[in-house]
Amino acid sequence: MPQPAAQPPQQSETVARILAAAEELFSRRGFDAVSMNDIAEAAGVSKANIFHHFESKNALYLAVVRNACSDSVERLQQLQHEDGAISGQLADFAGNHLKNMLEHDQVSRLILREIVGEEGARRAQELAEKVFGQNFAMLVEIVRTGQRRGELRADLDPAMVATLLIGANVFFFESQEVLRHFKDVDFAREPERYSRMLMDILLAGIRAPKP
Amino acid sequence: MPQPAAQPPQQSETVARILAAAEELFSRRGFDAVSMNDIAEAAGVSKANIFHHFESKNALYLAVVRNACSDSVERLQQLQHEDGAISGQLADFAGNHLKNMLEHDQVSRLILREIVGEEGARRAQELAEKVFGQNFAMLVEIVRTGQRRGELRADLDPAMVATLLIGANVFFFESQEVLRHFKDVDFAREPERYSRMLMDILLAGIRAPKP
DNA sequence: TAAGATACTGACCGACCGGTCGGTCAGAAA
DNA sequence: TTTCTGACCGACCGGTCGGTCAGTATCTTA
Repeated sequence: MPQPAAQPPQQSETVARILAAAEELFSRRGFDAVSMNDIAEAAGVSKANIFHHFESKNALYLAVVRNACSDSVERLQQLQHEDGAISGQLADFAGNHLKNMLEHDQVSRLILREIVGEEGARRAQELAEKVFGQNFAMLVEIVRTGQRRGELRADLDPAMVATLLIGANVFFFESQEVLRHFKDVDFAREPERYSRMLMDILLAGIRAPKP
Repeated sequence: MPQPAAQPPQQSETVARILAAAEELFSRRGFDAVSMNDIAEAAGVSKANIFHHFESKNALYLAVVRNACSDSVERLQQLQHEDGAISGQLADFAGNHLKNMLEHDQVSRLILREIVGEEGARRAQELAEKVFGQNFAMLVEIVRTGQRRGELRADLDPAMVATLLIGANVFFFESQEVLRHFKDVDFAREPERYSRMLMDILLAGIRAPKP
């Protein structure tokens, strides 16, 4: 029986159901607002059974985040290619980063919650920071390459450019619903347009001036 | 007895102490993670006394947010002036917006939590959205003026520019601690420098090209 | 088929939650 | 002095929380 050979060993169907239910609930309502009873009911198992498979509520949460993280980076890494103008690569990265967030919004919310979230809640921060950090480092590298090639302004801090780009995406993702209420904003439901406008401004700001 | 005549009527010292304690705890740990007992202890009153002054935990939270909101917009409105180049006005706004957030980080976190926060938690959203929206509208107006004056590119959506600027600030504010861990980032503790670099890129991206 | 591991359950625990209750007490009004 | 009021308190309510446990069903293996 040939398996994709991904996850650590394997997952019983029950465990998978628990993880799925927990992921859904945690990312929609947060850690505190979800009880083990909720998860048990949603997964169709007894609460005690969850404690049979996971040491504690914290451990379950950690497993959920770990599960979610594993996919996240891969998706973006696949999209990397060395050829083509840097501006195109940046636009690709930005567009896909935002698209990924929106498509997997539950997972994104979950990871974001860890990174941005409460002060006292250091549950899976390290884990989430790693994912986040990998994306960030990848982006910084693209910018550096662009600077070496003379396509981008050399006087900029590449980490600043990366922060700006990722920040713009994250902010859009997390305040989508609020932006919708603002009369001046008409792009809140059009992420592709947002991405295009973002890159329009950003590229104009970081492109090396013509000699 | 001449009073500053600000706040609704006035506040007994006890109520003020409760509000202060609640604000501190709510903004540091969030709504769910704070119990009325915590607040009572921090304020040095009995829990029952809190319920004497506030109808419910929700009502207390609402009062805290209302209290926090009232100052927030004023601070930025005072900084507006009609004269001077738009680029300077934008830089001022951005710099002060970030500085305000950082200086009043508890209040900021509280309001941000309402705007960005959990899905099920619509406690004081309207209230917070109003504050947020006012800042946003103010900024859009500045950008529009710049476009009319020909200082800024006319082909840009002013709301997009505002989103980018506020988003950059919000993202910096909320991920400060994470950014600190990234080896490529050396500006996480220097908001002024961040603001300068931000405006450097942004202005280059939105300034009207010379004729 | 017997034995033993593993998956799973319902009943249950102490802690703590938001909120209420009966009552005390200082001071203003009469 | 008496009456009334509102701030304030300790004790307590029903309910939910994360977590435990004794026991049953199911599967594996010899």
